Amino acid sequence: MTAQREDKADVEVKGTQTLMRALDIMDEVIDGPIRAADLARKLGMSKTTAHRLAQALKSRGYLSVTNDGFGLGPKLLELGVMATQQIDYVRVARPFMEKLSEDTGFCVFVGKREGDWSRHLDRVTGRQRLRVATAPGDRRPIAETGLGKALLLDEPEEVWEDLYRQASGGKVSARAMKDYVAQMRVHKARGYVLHDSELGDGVRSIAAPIRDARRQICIALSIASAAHYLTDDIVDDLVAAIVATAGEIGEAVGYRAPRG
Amino acid sequence: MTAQREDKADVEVKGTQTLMRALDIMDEVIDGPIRAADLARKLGMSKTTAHRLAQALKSRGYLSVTNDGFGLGPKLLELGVMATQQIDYVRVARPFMEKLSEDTGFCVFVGKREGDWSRHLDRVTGRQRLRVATAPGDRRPIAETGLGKALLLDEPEEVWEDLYRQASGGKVSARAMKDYVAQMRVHKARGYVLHDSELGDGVRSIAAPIRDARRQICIALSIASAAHYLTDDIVDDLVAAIVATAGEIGEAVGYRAPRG
DNA sequence: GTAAGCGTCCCTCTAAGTGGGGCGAATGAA
DNA sequence: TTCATTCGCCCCACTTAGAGGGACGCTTAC
Repeated sequence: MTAQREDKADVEVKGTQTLMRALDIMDEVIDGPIRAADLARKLGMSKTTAHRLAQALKSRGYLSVTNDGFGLGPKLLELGVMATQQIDYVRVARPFMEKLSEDTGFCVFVGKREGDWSRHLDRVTGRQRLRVATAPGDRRPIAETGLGKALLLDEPEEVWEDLYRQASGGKVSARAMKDYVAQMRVHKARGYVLHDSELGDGVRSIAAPIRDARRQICIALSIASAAHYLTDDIVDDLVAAIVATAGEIGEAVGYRAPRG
Repeated sequence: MTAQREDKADVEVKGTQTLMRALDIMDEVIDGPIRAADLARKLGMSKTTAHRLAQALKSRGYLSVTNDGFGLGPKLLELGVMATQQIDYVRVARPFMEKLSEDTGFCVFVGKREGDWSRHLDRVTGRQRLRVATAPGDRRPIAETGLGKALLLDEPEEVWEDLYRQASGGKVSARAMKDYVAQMRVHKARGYVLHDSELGDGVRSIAAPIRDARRQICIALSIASAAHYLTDDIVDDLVAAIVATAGEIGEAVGYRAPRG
């Protein structure tokens, strides 16, 4: 338990100056075409070096030459598609989940939508003695859990109604339905879900959707705990932490906020 | 024996061994997760080097660690999305078009679909004195040109019918419609279009669709010339050349053939 | 006209990067 | 269990990869 252990991969790898500089160039070009001379200035390298690295990247298809300097290259299209197919979002999310659990002490979940169900895919248990029993692999009606609701935020209201009716066993009073939809509207506007279990088990959860490169909700993140722990006075801080973490995971899987 | 100069960007850039080796690693990982030791063996570098480079790529998000070794990393999702937005397919296609024109002597076009129209976007003039007048920027009813037909190959037959009717001014005999759809079916099965202009100007064209990373037809490639040049005895060779070039461009913009 | 900016090339020198070697931890066979 | 193999990871001495100064030709702006 060394306190100075780096939990991330932030540990600078020695002996890769050339590679790192080349990747720095990629990071500049991602914002739009840029000239070799500007690259040299921005990154603090000689223009010879910037030129050589950019040419090398171009020769491999990572960059292309446009009228405005170097731009992203076709190889990235190929890599992007393959990455979409191969990358496991849950694996990407795990380190973020661990940090969130470490920071808050709560149990953190991720899950995805499976038709009318929400499937819990991974969990990082927190430091509390009282634990929510939901385990990876568990499936619950999607309209019934905080995680599930977060996965539904982009759906039209009719879908909310259908799934709520379904989760409730078919018959719902007009009043209950109206309340449910109104609540969902609030969740959608806020961008996160605050959910008190209707099963009377005193479980409360906070959930936020994670968006992928297409800005679609692909998975959702949540913390769940006994309402006894998850008290009103700390909810605001937790919401902020969860929304922030969900945003970070989104960025890690390619989400870019509108307008850049 | 360097008989000819390299006309492509194949010119080895000197002074980038580290970068090139790192990109070699990316090329291995693209086929699926691979262990550091296997990378060293496959690429003929010491395991130290393979390990260091892979770690460096991981620290930048280009690779991630899975149970089966190194896999593609989340950074590629981000780069892939940005590349999709920024890359101009026509620019990617140009060098291939130039080579095709050089090899065949014919005039080569690319174009994309704009609703019910096909827009010619770029052209490489061939060596022939008689030139098809179509210029970049020209717009034609999509069902009426070889290029346009190639862009429609993935559409359902009802769309073919609608657009053919539209291009013909609204009224078409049942016989003509049937022939048109039958022809389109043949084109679709073959994967390319052989088109004789119905305007009586003696223009013949061969066109093939180019598919992007999502396997959707994004642009199309064609050669067009006077039927006097584009004779039956050379059509087969030209078709092969065009289909091959269209495939190469597709790969350059991220298309991967099904099944890998 | 001049000047400033660009991309490209060559050459020298040094420190970046290579690879040999070693260590501990898994994994699997005996 | 023990032993053998192979993995990831680390250290360090040698050398060559690559950084950067400088020059040249070209284009654009003034």
